Amino acid sequence: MTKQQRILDAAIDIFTTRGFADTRIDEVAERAGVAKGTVYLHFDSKEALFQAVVDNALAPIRTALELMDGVGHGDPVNAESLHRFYQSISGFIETGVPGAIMRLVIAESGRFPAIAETYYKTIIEPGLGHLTDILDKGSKDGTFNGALIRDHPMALIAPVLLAVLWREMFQEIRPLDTQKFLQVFADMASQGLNPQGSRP
Amino acid sequence: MTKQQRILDAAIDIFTTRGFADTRIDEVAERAGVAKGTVYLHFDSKEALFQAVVDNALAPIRTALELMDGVGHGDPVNAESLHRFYQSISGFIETGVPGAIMRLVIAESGRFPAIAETYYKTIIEPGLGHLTDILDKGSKDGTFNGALIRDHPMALIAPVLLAVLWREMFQEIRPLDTQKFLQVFADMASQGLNPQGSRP
DNA sequence: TGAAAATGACTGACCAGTCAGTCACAATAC
DNA sequence: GTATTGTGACTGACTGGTCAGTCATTTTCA
Repeated sequence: MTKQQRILDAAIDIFTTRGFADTRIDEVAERAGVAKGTVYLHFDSKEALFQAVVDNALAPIRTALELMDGVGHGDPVNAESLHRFYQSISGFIETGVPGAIMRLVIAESGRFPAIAETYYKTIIEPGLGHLTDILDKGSKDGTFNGALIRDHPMALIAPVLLAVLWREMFQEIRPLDTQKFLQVFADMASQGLNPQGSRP
Repeated sequence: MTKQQRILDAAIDIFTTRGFADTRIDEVAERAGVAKGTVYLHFDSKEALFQAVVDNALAPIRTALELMDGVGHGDPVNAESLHRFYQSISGFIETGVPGAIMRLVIAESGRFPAIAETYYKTIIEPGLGHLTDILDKGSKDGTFNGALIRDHPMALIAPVLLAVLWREMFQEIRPLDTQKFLQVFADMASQGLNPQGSRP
């Protein structure tokens, strides 16, 4: 593993637990097993390191999303797709990986507007695209009543956001079974979007 | 207005924009129009000031929730209640008040676990209670198929969380009409919970 | 041997928290 | 009514410690 990667790995841990302002470059260097000066050979400044850390941390999430594009490719798209979407996400949430980085992005998005944008383009937009696909294809074969929600696919991302942040903040106070929660939500949503159930 | 309140008002602005670590007591004092030493006459430390600021900032949100308890009291509880719940929340979200404090709480909940707990007890728990009421009463008169979601009322909080954070982070990148979004969600949810629409 | 990489002591800016001193006003004395 | 004394809220210069970023020196390696 390159020194640069070791520095990034050390930095993500400390940035996510302490936040930007409270992270000391000395500590990053120590954890990475290099001297402080070495950090500055690879990154121009603390801010540059932070940007690199966020970009680096978003990579596995992007990969996970890309893999999901493959899931059910060519299969019929319907309520089952929605269930599968949440299913594959819930395992990932439980690793804790997306929670830490999401909290960091939320925390620092005021100081670094650029990372909010990166996060949107990397995670939110592809996620919305995936959901819109499910909704559109589901609508075509009459499974979904997509019109209601066509312009608000983020309604289906909302429970993911909640599950991630709940785990991060309230898990000790009131535990939430991520997988069960998302499945209950998927039930509610797919039934709510089902034209069978529409009212006058 | 007392000096203590002036200090709190100054501090909430600066804490929410800069976060805990980057907030300087000098700046809080200057904005409050007092000397730095005066801040320490009213608060033992920067941390104590921060705790007080969060408690103080949660007050109007708690008030808004308590007012909502009145809304529809005695009325039939059903899909309309859900719509009214989101309706009264969306106006509040658009003030920007809950967004700033929510971001601060998320950002600092790692360093100050106590504020995550305060937030849960003050905002989340009452909100869940309100929703559980709506669901329970709605179930009794057969309006809702509450069984599915009875143990996961946070499914109905999820869109609120998303709307608040979206406004805080992505409003410039992709605007979201909070009220419309919540109404669409309410449609989906109430229909999804309606026994009329249940499938085999 | 010489260039590139790595080091860590050092510097200067920054800031939480302190505390000796001020002063507007209240209480008391005459 | 006026002078004297007392009070404590308020001030802001100061201290001690911290930390991002630098750079002269050392180490590595081809």
